[in-house]
Amino acid sequence: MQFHHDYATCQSCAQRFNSVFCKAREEYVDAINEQKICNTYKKGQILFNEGAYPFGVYCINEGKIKLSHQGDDGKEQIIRLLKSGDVLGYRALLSGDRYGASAVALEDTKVCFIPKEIFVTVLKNDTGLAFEMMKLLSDELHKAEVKLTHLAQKPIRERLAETLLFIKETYGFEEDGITLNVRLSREEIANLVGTATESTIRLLSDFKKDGMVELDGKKIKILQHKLLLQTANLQD
Amino acid sequence: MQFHHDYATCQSCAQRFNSVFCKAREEYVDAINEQKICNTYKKGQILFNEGAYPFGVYCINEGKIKLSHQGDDGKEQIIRLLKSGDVLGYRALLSGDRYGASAVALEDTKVCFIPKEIFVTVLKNDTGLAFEMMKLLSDELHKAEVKLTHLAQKPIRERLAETLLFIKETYGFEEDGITLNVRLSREEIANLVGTATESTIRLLSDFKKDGMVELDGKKIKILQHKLLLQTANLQD
DNA sequence: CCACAAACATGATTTTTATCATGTTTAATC
DNA sequence: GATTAAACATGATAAAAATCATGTTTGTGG
Repeated sequence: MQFHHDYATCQSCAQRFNSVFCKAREEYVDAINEQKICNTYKKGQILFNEGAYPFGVYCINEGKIKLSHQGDDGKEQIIRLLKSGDVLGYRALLSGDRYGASAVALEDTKVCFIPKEIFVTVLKNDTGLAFEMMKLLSDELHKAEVKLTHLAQKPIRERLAETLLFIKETYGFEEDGITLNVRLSREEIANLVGTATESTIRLLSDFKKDGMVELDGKKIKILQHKLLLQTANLQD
Repeated sequence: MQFHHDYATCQSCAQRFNSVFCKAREEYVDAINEQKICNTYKKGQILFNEGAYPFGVYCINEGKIKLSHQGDDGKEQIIRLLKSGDVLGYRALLSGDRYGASAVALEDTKVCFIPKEIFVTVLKNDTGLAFEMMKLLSDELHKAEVKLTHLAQKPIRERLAETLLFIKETYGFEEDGITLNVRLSREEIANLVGTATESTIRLLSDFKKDGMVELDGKKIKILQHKLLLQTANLQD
């Protein structure tokens, strides 16, 4: 366990209006603030494990987290990438279920834990939050269904291009405006695309040859955004 | 458009306690009952189309419906199978989005349409319903994420076995206790599995040779449930 | 009952993708 | 800064799956 310390208050949190709690009533934000437990996770540390029971939800103050599902043969499938302002752990809580996926920090990450009881109480009393929650769930469901279709119908080349664009959408670029603002291993990218690591490495090399990306270790620079969109068979 | 007629009332509906409305308060069930519009759809008829705007949700009184997503090349991907008591159309409504999928009747189906306004009003005022809704969304999200992982990691043979078991879970058997209680074309099964129609046909033949299933036109009989579970690489 | 289209079936072939094998580079640790 | 494991890279091969081709069956409307 880590040393507990607060990132100021929920009321003044930089992510307050950037999260699902954006429309929560002041009094409830106060209530959550009093019960929250702040924590820091180092890169690679686990927030929770698939199969464990949820005791609350986690709100990311700063950092990046991957949510991954374990396939029957133990192979990782990354199902979501999370960033500052994102909340995680709500799916299992609302289903009354165990966690369906594990959460691992992709870099040093500041997180606030909101205990189940207060979260549910606020959800019961604040219609605005409940609707935001339903919207969040609906959006995630939609994304999952679209991904499902692409996984079933698109070749790997297109899926990789799409994944690179998805990473860009999620984490954006560094100051230079072209380097993806996250470091993922080739294996992690493969587990996001749903393919073998070697295939991902090979195709990234192809993309480089085609001048679409530049590779520098784990740094990936997007050189030809339009061409990548085209390769993914998507319209902007 | 079809002739409008009521299937008795929501209060006395056979599906009332079998749906997401199971915990809705009596007064709200009354309110929904007054606004609902009942309808019958013939096999193959479309309830709504991907890309259209939602004006309410649909509640199935009796029948079967497929929800399918159109891939970029026009190929159908079936993302959900729905039965009596199931509600559809809520995802887009809660996202504030257009429909992400089309709904088509798999057989003659009786459906009640609940206009957006009354649905949202009830959802705002009935915490029990709101929580049931969140649970439904969470459960669907979980299913989608598991399916995603299997689609990415399992070979087609396992996915087909899994799909047959899924169909059985959803629609059950006919009176004989072994025939799947729905008629799907090979193409539809393929679009559920996420594969080519020919591959599905071939593997169904294999399953027949292995004595796992019996095929009689669109009738599929499950002969060896255990073996099918094993083929799907699942534990019961 | 016949005509005809759609669905089903199966073999042959090609394409896609995973796996295996083997180096090379990179990065972490002492 | 040498050691060593992990990650990256790439070629060769095998396996999986899609596509193409061609019949056959089934079901439907006249």
